[in-house]
Amino acid sequence: MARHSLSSQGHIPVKHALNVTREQDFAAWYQAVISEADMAEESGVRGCMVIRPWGYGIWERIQKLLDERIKATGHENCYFPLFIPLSYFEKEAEHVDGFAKEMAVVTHHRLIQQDGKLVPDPSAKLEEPLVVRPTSETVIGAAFSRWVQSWRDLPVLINQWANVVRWEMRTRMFLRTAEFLWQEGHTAHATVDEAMDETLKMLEVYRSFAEECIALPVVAGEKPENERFPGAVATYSIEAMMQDGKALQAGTSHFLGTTFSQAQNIKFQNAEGQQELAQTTSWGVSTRMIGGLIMVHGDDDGLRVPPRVAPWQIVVVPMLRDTDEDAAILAYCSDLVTQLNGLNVFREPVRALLDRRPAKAATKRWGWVKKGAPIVIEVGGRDVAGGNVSVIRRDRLYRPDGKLDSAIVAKGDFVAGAVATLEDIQAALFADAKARLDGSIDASIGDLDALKAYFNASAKPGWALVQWAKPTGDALEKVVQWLKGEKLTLRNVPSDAPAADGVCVFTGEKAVERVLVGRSY
RNA sequence: CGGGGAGUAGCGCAGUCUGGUAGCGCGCCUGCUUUGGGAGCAGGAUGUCGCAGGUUCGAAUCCUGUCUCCCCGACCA
Repeated sequence: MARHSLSSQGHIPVKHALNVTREQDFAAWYQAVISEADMAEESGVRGCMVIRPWGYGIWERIQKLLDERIKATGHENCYFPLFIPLSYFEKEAEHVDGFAKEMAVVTHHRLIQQDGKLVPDPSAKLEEPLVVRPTSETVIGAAFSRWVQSWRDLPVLINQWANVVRWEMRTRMFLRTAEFLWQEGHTAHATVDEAMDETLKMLEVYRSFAEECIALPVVAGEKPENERFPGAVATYSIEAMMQDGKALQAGTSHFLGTTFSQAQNIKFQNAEGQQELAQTTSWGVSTRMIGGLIMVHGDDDGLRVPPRVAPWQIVVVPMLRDTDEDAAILAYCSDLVTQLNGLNVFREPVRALLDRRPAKAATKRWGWVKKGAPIVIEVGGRDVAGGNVSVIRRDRLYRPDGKLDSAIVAKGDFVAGAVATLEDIQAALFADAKARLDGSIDASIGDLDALKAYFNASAKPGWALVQWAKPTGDALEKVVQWLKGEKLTLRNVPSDAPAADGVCVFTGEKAVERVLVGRSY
């Protein structure tokens, strides 16, 4: 199998590390990145993946940075059980409707041997089946009902990092897996205003986290009625645009009103002595974010990880030759890594690694390129002699002539500039993605024919921001069905969109707001 | 869950129609020669042919069931 693919950059052929390009087959490219970057692999269990160290390392970075922000906004972490009694779901009809078809259920607690096979023991059937949590509103709501008695107990602001299971019909690594990792925040408040403030505050935490840490530009806004979380009064999302123009919902924040406090009896006595239902919220970000990172920042040489979430920001590859010179090269590299790890970037210590593995330098270099380490340093005998290092920036891999751009820099100069370089890479990845997003939203479409034409004009059409009358119920269903025929969905109503000043693209009525339309994952 | 495709060495595949004791490329291991950009030569190791039954003297191959993956659809906080 060819190790390199050829594609053209201008008319100069460039060798690439992956054997499929984004242009050739985006879906195959996505899987190639995951596999070649050692991020994750199939597990043998339907829809479930093994997350390998490089993929999990990125998740740990996401956890750390997001967790800081969740705590900085007054939330505390806790942990609830994986299993939820079936009866908890029966209390909220809309919620169970939304999840019933995709729940994993535990019915027995013992196995027995039967004809040489292990089977569930019929005598060990559970009195009440347990559902493997698809989300924890119900079990956390039950706890809230115990914790909340008085208005003085509010607000309750908690979060948990957990795994959840949804038996999806069709799964894709990181984007939609049967089991996935996430954080789910759950809060209870005395008033609607407070709960709405919370919902929007966390939406903003997600927006700033995605943009600042993952360099993932997003559009924050409210989801239309048909896209709401089961049981929610209002659902908000951040939507990211992948390189194929499709939308990915990268985080959601829900105002749940009293749906769950009614079902779970979360009541408090207010200052006037009357019983009141609490107003609750929930919000989550999952490992899907990593899928978004891949599809926004990846290129034909693999992943490009923004420095803030890169497990290793700078990887030093010594060029060893099994000679006496090796010891000096390793000592030189070791000193370099020590110096780098003493620096701070983004208010954290720099994460630099000396790759001592007994493999060829070229193999290691391409391995790190495919993993997307932001900076790869190579050090050979000549560098040591001259006091230099060879620097590869992952965001600028090739020179205009198509050759790998490996710059020879004095070691001291590299160390002195390392922090600025990492900051620059972070900013460059964001700027690229932001320009692509902003340049791929057409806000000028005024009728259905034009909308249809826009999405049929190109293989990667991006999104359309259209004016609409915000229909509800059957009228909305009609719109949704028409969009479905075009393989389109309503994404959200961007919070920062200009006010409507025209007519609804779907109904011709006076428009009340602007909504994003696009294909989605 | 419906339609289509596929599971054979770590990876990618041939062999299956026509049953006869498993092969190719890459990778891997060893040695030698190389060495500033994914090296060359030589030698070598690695398989209950997805799993479970069945037919047969004999099954990767035929039959039945089942699991998993990929594509399209339906579904999808």
